Amino acid sequence: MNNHHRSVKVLRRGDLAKLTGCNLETIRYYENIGVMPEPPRSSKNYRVYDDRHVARLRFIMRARELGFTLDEVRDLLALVDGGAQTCGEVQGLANAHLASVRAKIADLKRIEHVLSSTVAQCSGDDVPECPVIDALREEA
Amino acid sequence: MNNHHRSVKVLRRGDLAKLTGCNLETIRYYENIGVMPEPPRSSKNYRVYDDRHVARLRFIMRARELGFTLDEVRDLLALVDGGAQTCGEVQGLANAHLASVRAKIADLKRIEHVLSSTVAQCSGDDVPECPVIDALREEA
DNA sequence: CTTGAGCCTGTACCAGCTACAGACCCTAGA
DNA sequence: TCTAGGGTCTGTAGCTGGTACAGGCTCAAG
Repeated sequence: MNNHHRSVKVLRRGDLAKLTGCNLETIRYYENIGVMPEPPRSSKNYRVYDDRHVARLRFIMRARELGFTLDEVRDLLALVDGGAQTCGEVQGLANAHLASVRAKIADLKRIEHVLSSTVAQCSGDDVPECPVIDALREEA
Repeated sequence: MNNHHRSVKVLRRGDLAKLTGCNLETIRYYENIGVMPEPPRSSKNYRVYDDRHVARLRFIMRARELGFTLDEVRDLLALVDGGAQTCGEVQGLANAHLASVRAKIADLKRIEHVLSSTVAQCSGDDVPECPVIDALREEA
């Protein structure tokens, strides 16, 4: 109860980082590239954040966890900020992203298949002959 | 049959690029970072390649297609160049890489699951309420 | 003899951060 | 009151795996 002469505790960059788990420098980076808004500054030029910044950063971090690129995040935020976003528009972006996620999975599965079946042929012994090396050397 | 007064046609950087499908600039990049050896130079300072360079570059490209990082490629090449590589050593590297591929697949599948089940709840309509946006806003 | 293609070099750029140097600023302890 | 330590500010460099371009040289064909 000692903050009645300290006004409401303001959030500085480090506080925002701790609250969200975001790296301190990343916050500034997001501001530079325009996905986080420029916050107001204190008299000593410190960035001052509030609840909406916390929510915004969490939104961004969740989108990143879902593999959205920062460009896609910008698009999502533009829709949300526009206020008039529609479910259809968002669904469009999400579906496009989903397609690219599925493409990556397919690529990796192909790689996984080749690698695992090749490694399975390895003797694992102390000999120079190795199916993995052979596969990499193979004449196409 | 007009090359008997031209000696054997030498491979220059562009030829190597065409033969392998590798980007011209990437060849120089691989040389800079030490995965391709510095080739001999012609009198006019042009790089001169031979069959072993072609094989080397193909090896690198196949390893990259299998998702090996350039660091891992360097390790593979060091083993091969050492001449005394053993199947066991190569298998070790390949298994480590396989594990990271599988980890990536698991990550992407988790993402795919979250995304697809969320998108499936979308009405797709011209309304502002959207399950995707809700998921991104969600208080953890 | 000119024009175009190829090669040479160094350097800048992309995503998506991360980290560091060199200034400030502020608070707590001696 | 001084000082040590933390925090913050700015700009900039580094990472991976390339890609691309400018400005200069060389070479062959027309």
